Amino acid sequence: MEGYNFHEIEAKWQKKWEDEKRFVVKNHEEGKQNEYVLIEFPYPSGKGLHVGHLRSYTALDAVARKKRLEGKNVLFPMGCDAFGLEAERTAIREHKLPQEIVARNIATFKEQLKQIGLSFDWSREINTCDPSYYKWTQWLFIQFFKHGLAEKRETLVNFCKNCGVLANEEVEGGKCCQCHEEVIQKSKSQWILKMTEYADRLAEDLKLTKYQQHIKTSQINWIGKSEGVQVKFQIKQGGSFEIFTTCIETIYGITFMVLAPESEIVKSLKDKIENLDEVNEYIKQAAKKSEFERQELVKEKSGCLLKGITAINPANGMEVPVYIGDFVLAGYGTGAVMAVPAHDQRDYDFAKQRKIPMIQVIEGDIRNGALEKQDYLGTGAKLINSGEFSGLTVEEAKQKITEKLISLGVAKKQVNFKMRDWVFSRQRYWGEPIPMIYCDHCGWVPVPEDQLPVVLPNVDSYEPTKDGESPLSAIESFVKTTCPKCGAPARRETDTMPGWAGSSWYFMRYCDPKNDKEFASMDSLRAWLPVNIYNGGNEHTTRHLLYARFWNKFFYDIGISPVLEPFETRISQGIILGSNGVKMSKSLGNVVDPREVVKEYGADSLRLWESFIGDYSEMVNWNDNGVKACFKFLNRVWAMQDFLVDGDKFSSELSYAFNYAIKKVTNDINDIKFNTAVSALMTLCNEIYKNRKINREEFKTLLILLNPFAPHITEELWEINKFSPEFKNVSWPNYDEKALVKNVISLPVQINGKMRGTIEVSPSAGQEEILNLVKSDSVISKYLTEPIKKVILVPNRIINIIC
RNA sequence: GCUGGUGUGGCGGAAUGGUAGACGCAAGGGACUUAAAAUCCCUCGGAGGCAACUCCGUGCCGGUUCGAGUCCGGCCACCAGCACCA
Repeated sequence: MEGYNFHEIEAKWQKKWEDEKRFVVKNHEEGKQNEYVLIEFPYPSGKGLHVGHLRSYTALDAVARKKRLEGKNVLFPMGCDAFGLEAERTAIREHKLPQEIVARNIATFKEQLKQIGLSFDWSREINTCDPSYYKWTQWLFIQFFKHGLAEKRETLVNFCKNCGVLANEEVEGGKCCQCHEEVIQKSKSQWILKMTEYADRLAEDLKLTKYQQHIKTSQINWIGKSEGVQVKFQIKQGGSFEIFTTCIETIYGITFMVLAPESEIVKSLKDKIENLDEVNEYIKQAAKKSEFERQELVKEKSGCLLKGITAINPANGMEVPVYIGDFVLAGYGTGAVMAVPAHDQRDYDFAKQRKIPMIQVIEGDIRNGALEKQDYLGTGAKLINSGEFSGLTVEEAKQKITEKLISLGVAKKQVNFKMRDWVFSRQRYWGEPIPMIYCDHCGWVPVPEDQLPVVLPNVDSYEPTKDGESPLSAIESFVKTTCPKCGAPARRETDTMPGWAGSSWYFMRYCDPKNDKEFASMDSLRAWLPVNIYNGGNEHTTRHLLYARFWNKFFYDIGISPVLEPFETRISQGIILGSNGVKMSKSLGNVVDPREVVKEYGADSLRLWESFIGDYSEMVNWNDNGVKACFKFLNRVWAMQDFLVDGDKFSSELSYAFNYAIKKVTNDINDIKFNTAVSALMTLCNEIYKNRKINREEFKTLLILLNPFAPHITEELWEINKFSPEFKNVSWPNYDEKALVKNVISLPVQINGKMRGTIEVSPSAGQEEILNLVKSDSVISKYLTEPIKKVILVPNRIINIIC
């Protein structure tokens, strides 16, 4: 027997799979059920992949390979999300064009992936920055526009001096999530997608999916639905404004109101405010503050009284002062709040600071702080100091007060969402141009479909501009055009789309990647959607998942997607840290390059260790010795050929071990428990070594079970031992439940709940028989005392004797 | 602060409420070898004991149960996400 020469074997099989197009899949395959296995496509960064990145690829490759062996027609595609800031920033740093950087990175990425023998269908590869792809991203944007879900709106936006305008979702702790620069607020006319119109359904339809509960919860929290009442307050000096509250029962406790400094209401009150200079100064300061600073001041809530302005509480006619304060957000609710210091801690702090009186309206103790809704809801607490509503429970009052205000015509029930509309414009070069044209006569007009894509022009200078305008705006030849409607001279939109655009629908394009008539045909989408198993990073379980679900839901509404929810299940991998427990990074010198590992131990050993390293969803530390251990294991499998004997069914010696392994590996792969699947294979291998003998049928079974994790060595062993049929035609083994029943089991015995030993017994033995065996066991019996009060026998598991 | 998650040997980790530590790493001992590597065998949670064996042990404190790593209540620590959401 020759040694295990993984270099030769792996190169041979990778070439063979590619030559015979083993993993290229058709949308329809006679007699086969379709299965869609998807991994988030990456942005291929210039640093190349490290072993941590491969975890999800090797894991889902195992899933895909197993499903193929089970006779499924499996779509397992891969592509690149190449638009976005990272490519642009690398390009700027290296003084190259993003186009060049991306092409170079993709080549490295593919080379690395191909070395480990992943079974992607590369014929369906896509790339979001390819015009043949973003043509359809643009087309889809136009559908949003045509259905009134995209519009240009003046909004306060997060502005980063390096990266331009950011979506709320891209601001992390008041800083830019890309470059960590402080984010400031700026007013700008932006394209937005009205995602809030789908907020309710995005939360509601989670019940159609099988996501893990924590993923559903994080989506629901992000959407942040709250039901309440919107109430109109008259300003004594003229005018009015509206507030939103979820605690209408506390309306008699209002002692002041607070408006967001940026709100329109404040502007409209300008000529009535007596301390206008002071107010203007406050507004100026607030605008300069980043969200981060605002939050830093959490203990010291800032605000400024609007002198000469009072609001009238519609419930009791009481006049209260009005403040502006930057803890009130213009972007949420109506940008104005009613303040009830007795029942809201934030208002309580604000009132204490400024010696504003409090009115307690719900019974309880407010000496040490506000009695908030979480304190009184559901406790049966009653209202006080609330006019005709005093004496009602909170729950009754909520309803009665709402009814009264509605009948007075000053209120309506309202549902608010924390989730905001999606700011979809970027003043950046490296993105899909937004396919819109502005005409002085016709307003915004979409680029006609037959003129798509609006190609991103090649330019010499694409750096972000200092004033925050798109670099494209400086290119006259791009900007100047004519109106598609009236033919008059017109100007193109120069903003581009955010990085999230192309990734919001890529999983649909895989179904029909070459289609130049449609973004994807309904037939192909019906064939594959919903994605059966979708794997991605934890960091994407809110944003990306929500965006993709939103796009799909809209597509469903306009009849271009066949499903309400695009992803059936969602799983995410834990990251692999360096061996020192810190995130792998070049500067820390703890990066492990898969190419080095492959060179030393081979792709199969690497793949096996990626699966065995630990629980898939947990964070783990890399350990070089693990690869060595897996290499050792594969060598043991290879050397097993020495034990090979004839035989076309499981031998009595190994029947139990094999049936158990089949069951365990099958279930564990289904349950995303790759580490225990591999350990079951190792256990099986140990059993075979103890037996010193393995027949052909048994060896074949072992190879099939191991194949999803170590595809090269298993196909090679299959071939050199001339097993039949050809490996590509074999099917996943079934186990025999009957073979898992043992004649004699070792039954644990507890006396008074303490483990005292085991007895050998038939699984069908009754209580009497077992008790007699226990009594005759010299070790266990000495713990027994008469009388026996109670016996708990769990057949096949345990007996507990109470005496 | 809120939400979610996690806490088990020297390490990575196993355990449908039923023998805690599967599988593997590291370590120690042995066999083979001139030697090393590779391979194979043995030991390997802690304390005590010559031994048979005994007691303790899954972050901490309680509870439910014949029986708790697992369920419940209350803490502590760490990780991640969110950030004044009215």
